[in-house]
Amino acid sequence: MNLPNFKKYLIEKGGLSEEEYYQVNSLIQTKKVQQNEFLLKEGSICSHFFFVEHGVLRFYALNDQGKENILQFATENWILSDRGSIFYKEPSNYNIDAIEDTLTVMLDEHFINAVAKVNPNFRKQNEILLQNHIRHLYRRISLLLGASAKVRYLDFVKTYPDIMLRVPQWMIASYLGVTPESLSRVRKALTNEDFKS
Amino acid sequence: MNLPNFKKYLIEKGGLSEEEYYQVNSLIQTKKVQQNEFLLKEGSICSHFFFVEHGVLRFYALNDQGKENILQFATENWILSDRGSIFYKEPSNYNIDAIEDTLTVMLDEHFINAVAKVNPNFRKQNEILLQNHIRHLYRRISLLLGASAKVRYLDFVKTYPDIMLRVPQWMIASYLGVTPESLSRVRKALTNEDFKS
DNA sequence: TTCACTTCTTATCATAGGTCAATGCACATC
DNA sequence: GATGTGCATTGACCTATGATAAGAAGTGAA
Repeated sequence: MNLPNFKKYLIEKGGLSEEEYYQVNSLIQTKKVQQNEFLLKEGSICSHFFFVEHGVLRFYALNDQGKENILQFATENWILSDRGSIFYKEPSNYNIDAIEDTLTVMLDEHFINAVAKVNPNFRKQNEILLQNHIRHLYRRISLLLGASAKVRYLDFVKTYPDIMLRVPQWMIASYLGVTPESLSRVRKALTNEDFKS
Repeated sequence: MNLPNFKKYLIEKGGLSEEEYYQVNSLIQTKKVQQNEFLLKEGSICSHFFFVEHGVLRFYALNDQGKENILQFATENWILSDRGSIFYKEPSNYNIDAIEDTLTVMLDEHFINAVAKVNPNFRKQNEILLQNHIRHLYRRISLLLGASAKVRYLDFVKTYPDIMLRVPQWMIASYLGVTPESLSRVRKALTNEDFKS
C-alpha cells in the first residue's frame, strides 16, 4: 500500500531512515472508512491511534441532551484517538467518524514498540509532538475561557484555513462551542465590517 | 532537602527503586516562592517543569483586555510548565505565580535524561502521564463547549474538592470562564435548591 | 420533473451570563 | 478604635448567544 504521508511522518517526525522505514513497513495496518462511518463509538474500548493518511475525521462527545461537541478535527498527518481509553482499557465516552472518505493507519502499542526498537529516537520525537499537542489544547481552552464567538471564529479561520473548506459550517460551530445560527450571524457581521473598511 | 512527595513521585510514578532515587538525588534543584511571587512571566522563556512539593500554583494567560484566564491550578504532586516555551525556546504567553507559599522541584531536560538513564522505564511512565493529561484537557474542553456555568462549577467541586478550599472564589470563576459575580449567583441558586430538597 | 434532505440564513423572542455600582465583611495596619 | 484593602454578594440593567420556526438554495434520488 502506498502511504506517502505516513512514510514522511515516520521519517521526518519520527527520525527514521528510509531503510528503517522499510524494516517496519510490513507491520503497518490500515483501515478505510467512508463518509459517516465510525472508527470509534461511545461505549467501546479504543484500541488504536489513527493516523490520517488522507481524508478528514472528527472526534466528538455527546452531552446529556444529545448535543454533539466536536473536540477535534483531523486531516492528513494528524493522529487521533481516545488516549484514556487506550491506556486504561476503559470504554470511551467519545466518537470518531469520517467527514470524508478516509484512509487511516492504525497504530497500536505493538507497532510503536517495533518502531522504537528500530530507532530509539522515535519515542522522544513523539513526546515532543505530545507536548506540542498539549500546548494547542491550552490555547484552545484560553480562547474558550475568554474570547467571544467572533474572536474564536477568526482564530479558527486563521489557524485551520484548510479545514474551513472541507467541513460543513455547522460542525465548525460545534467545534467553536456556538450554535450554527450564531456562527451564521457572526459571519454576516464580519462581511458587513469588511464592506465598511 | 526533604522532599517526600517528589521522592514518592519518582518511585511510584517514575518506577525508580529507592536506590535509584538516591543516585539522582544530588541532581535535584528546588525553588521556593512566596505567595504572589512569579515562577514564569509572559515574554520570558520557560526553562523548567515545576513539580509542586507543597503549596499551590496557578498558570494563566492575559487576554487582549488584560483579563486573566486561569488555565490550570497545581497543588502537591502536579507538574506545571509552558511546554511550548521549553521545547521551542520561544517566549511564553503565560504566567505562573504562587497562590500559597510553595516549594517546587525544577525539572529540566538534563535531569530527565539523568533519571531516564538510571531507569529507562521513566520516560514511558511519563508519557502515560502526558496522555492522561491530554485526556483531562479534552474533558475540560468538552465542558466548556457544552455545559452551563452551573454544571461546570459542580464538576469542578467534584473533581477538585481540595483546590476549592485553597483558592479564592474569583480564581475559580476565572478557571471556569465566568465572572466572579456569576459564580456567586450560581452558588446562591445551588444553596436554594439544596434547601428545597 | 418532483420530492426529500441537508445546509445555511434570517427573524423573533428568551435567557444566561456580563457590566457596573453599592454594600457588607474579614483582616491587617496604623 | 479608625482606616484601608481584598473578596464575596446583591441588585439593576444590558448584550451576546440560545431556541424556535420558517424560508432559500443546493444536491441527489425516484
